[in-house]
Parts: sequence; C-alpha cells; structure tokens
Amino acid sequence: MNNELEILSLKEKFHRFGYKYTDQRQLVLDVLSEHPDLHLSSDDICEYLKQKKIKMGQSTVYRTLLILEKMKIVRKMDLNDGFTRYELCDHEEEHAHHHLICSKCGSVTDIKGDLLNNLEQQIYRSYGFKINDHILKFFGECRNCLDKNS
Amino acid sequence: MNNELEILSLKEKFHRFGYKYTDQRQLVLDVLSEHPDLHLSSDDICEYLKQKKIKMGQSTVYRTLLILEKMKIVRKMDLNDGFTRYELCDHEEEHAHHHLICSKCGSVTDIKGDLLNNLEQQIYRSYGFKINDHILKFFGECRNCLDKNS
DNA sequence: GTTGGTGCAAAATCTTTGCATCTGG
DNA sequence: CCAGATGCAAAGATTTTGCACCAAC
Repeated sequence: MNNELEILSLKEKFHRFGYKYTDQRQLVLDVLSEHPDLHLSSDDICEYLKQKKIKMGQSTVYRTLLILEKMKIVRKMDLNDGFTRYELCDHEEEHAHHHLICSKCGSVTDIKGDLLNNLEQQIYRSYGFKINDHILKFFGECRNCLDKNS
Repeated sequence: MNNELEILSLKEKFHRFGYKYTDQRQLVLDVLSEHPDLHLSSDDICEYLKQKKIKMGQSTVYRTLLILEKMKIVRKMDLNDGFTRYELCDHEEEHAHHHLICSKCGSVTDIKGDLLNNLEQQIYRSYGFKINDHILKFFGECRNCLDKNS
C-alpha cells in the first residue's frame, strides 16, 4: 500500500511533530488508505483492524486519530449521523472538500475543487469576516437513486 | 415573549402533529426565543431553565427538542465543537442558513439568504445529484477580532 | 535508559429508555 | 378517563483518562 519512500517520509513527519513512528499508527493509516472512498469512524477502523486479525486497543485508535489530525494527515468530519468520522487529507487542496450525501442510499461523493472562492470574497466584503476554512455538505438524492425511481 | 395569537397557533400546530401542548414545551421554546443569536445545546437550555428557577427533567428537554425538530420549529446544528445544538427555524428561508464561526472569540454569525443556488444547479448538471438541503459553515476570524489584532 | 506509546479498565459525557405517575384534551 | 407527557434513575453509546507495562530512539 505504501512504498518505502512514503514510509520514510512518514516516519520523518512523525518525528518532526515530536511523535514516535509505531506499527499501530501505520496500521491505522493503512486502513484509511485502503478505503479512500469511505468515511470511517473510530469504530469502523477498529472493525477493519479486527478483520485483518490485528489486535489493537481502541483507545490507541482514538489517540492515533487525534495525532493524525494534529499532523493534518487526516481530517475530522461527520455525515450528520452522529458519528465522528475521518478521511485522509488531500494535500492538493487548500480547504476541506465538499460532500454529496444521499439521503436514500447513504452514499457519499467527494467534490474536489474549491467552489466557494467567490462567495468567500463576497462574505469578507459584506461581513468583514476572514475565512480560513469551511464545511459544505449537500443532502439529496444521488444519480443512482434518481434512476431507480423513474 | 409570545403574544396570545402566537400561542394559539402554536397550540394548534402541536395538535396537528398529534402532540399535546404542555408548559414544558412552551418553556423550551421560550428559552430558544429569548436567545435567538445563541445556538443552544440541550445542556445550555437546562441551564437557562435553572436560572429562571424552572425545574424540568433533562430527558423532557431532549424529548421536546426531538419533537420540535420533527415539527420543523427548530433545526439541529453544530459548531464542530462536539455539541448538538438547536436554533429556531426561520420560515422565510427554504434551506438552512449559513454560519460564520470565529475561531478566536467563538462568536457565531448567521448569514441569511441562500447563496448556493447556482452552485446546486451546477452540481446537478455535473453529478446528477438532486440537492434538497445543505449545511455550510465558515471558520475564520470575525471583524471584531481582526480589528483587535491591528 | 528515557520518553513517549499501548492496552486495559474505569471514568466521564452525552443521549436514550423503562416505568410509575401525572395531566391535557 | 385515557393517551400521551413527565421525571427520575438506569442503561447505552461514544470518547477520554489513569496507570502499569512496553517499545522507539
């Protein structure tokens, strides 16, 4: 899943932040990389680890996710279902990307690309509010579910 | 806080939904109306009730908020601080309004007006996703905090 | 060898639920 | 009167924490 170069730079990154590079931290990252399309909760990650016959305390998973968030390797998000979820950051993008959440089937589609630049400038002019980041979620019905209806 | 006509129509509204109109439900609505600018959690509401020397079980507050949400009198939201919060719905607006959340002082400013219509049409064309509602939060620094810096 | 990390269990939070009692209609 | 509402305490669910032991560096 990760080549040697990536692991090396990852190790360095942990060290730059004053953290140790441990098997457990790598394993959590592995699970996240293996499911880039899903938005996993702590519990989901524990389940995937179990499936892979890996025994890890769930407090380690929680603590690892907090660290990965501080290191800006993952981003915390939620789908308005009450669960805190995590997704790998895409370092191409300056801000959080957006999500299309289907109310019928529950599918989540990521929208890449920042669609809010104009809006943010407009808000700065109107409200004097300097925006650093945003969260935008759309709820509705995805193409598949719309097709099934008709 | 509410005049007689408003209370009458409120009572009817409860009945239309098959709910009873009780003192407790009115009191929760009172607290919400008295703090239209704040975004109160269940716990906040219990605190305000205590301040007003009103004794109400917190499960009643939780259950009341669920009912008010079903009746579309309040909307659930959060400020990414882990607390579920509620705000009164504005029936002028079709969709949820947006929020400017200051990372320095924690102030929250509501943005009225739907700024996303064009974007939603664009998303329907690109993704075939039919949008019913959205959540948009901006994080940054508010005018007051920016002024203090300089 | 230090310092930080892990695992387990206990604790802390927030929210929901069961049940006896009460109350609006 | 009766269905639904309330209050309390217990139970659930998720997340955090304390501490003994372990591992990275």
